Amino acid sequence: MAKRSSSSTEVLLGLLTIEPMSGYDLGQTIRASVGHFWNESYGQIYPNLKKLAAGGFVSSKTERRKGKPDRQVYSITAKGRQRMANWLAVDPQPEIPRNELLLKLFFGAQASSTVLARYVESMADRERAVLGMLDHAQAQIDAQKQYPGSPFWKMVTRFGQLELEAHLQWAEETIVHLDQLNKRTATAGKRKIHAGN
Amino acid sequence: MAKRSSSSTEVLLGLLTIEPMSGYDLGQTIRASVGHFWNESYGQIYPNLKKLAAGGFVSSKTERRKGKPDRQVYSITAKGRQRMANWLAVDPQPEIPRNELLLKLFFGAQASSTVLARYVESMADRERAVLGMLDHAQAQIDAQKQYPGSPFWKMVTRFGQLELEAHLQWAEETIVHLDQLNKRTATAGKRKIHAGN
DNA sequence: AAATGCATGTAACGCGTTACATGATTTT
DNA sequence: AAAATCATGTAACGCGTTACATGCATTT
Repeated sequence: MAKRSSSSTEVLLGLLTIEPMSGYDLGQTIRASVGHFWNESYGQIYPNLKKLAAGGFVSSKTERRKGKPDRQVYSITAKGRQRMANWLAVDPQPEIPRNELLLKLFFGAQASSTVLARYVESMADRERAVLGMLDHAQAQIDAQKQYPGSPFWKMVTRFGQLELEAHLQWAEETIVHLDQLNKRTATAGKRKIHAGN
Repeated sequence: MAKRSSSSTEVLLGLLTIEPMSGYDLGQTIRASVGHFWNESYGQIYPNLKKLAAGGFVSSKTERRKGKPDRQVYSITAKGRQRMANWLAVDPQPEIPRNELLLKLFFGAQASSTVLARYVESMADRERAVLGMLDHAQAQIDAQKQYPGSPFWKMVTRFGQLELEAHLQWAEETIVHLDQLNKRTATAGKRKIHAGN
């Protein structure tokens, strides 16, 4: 069976190169940093951390804190860094797309244009929010003094910005088209009623 | 447990509204029509067709042809069309992104810029090819006389065009940045060697 | 003679989400 | 008093891919 290699463990290793963290922290950090192009659920994070620890790629120590619950803090090991380097040297596999909005639009002749326009609008709303966060992130990277990762972080946020701007432009156009279709079928309906009576 | 609803059956139903087809045909048609935003493997298509038939959403008849192997040809039923309409009336769920290229770039400080540039190049090559197919598809939709689905097909291909153009623009920029980083670390390396000797 | 395409399927496997469980603390 | 957040996990489930199996026809 082919390597599926799904990078769910490597995102953990990668973030641990920046700073030792707990599973919970990793979840939060993923959302905040790579969230716009990668996500990971806790049902994935905790078991994978255990596997990484069992393989010697990370080490863990229990941190006790008065009042607050204990946390398991993980650090990457030399072996873990090596694994990270190996992973980085392998060609990334292209993602297989699955866009349900586009699928429904493709079959849009069987649906209400008004409803479809709503779908496009709410997608645009969602993406506008993400774009705002990316702009903010971009500004922050520029403001804070250079980390070794800074140029790369800029590249990935730039990707998001360009992609989302393209989506938003498309959404604008598409809503206009859908409205026009709606008007046309509405007047066609009226005409039919007139002809029928 | 929440509805996962993954639309794998609906894409089959949807294409069968256009024309009765076999499982094999559906696989080919998916690749050719919605392939740039939706994919489906045969290991998914055949079992799902059986389920749809068992539920009365499609009917099947065996087609015997001299020389060639038999084919099961599926047609959508009234019940199937109703199911399609219901599905279209439900909000599409936003896709969760998983872009491995961006993930590797994000951790690019630990990798070779030359290698990363190669990754970006090959992604651009792949997407340029898809863009070419989309341009061709767009032209075909314009050329052939209006189907009820035509305006919607144009919307989804337009989405792909805008998105891919954004990606390609980003790829150009990014390769330049990566080359600059590469030069800088190369000269920094030289300087070190000079200083050391 | 070998490889590719047509055509239909099944089995195994793993990835990933969702739901559930627990319990303490902080905020509303 | 209730809700949300911190914090860590496990179990169940289903989705989807990959690999395998079969066999005939056509192409190289």
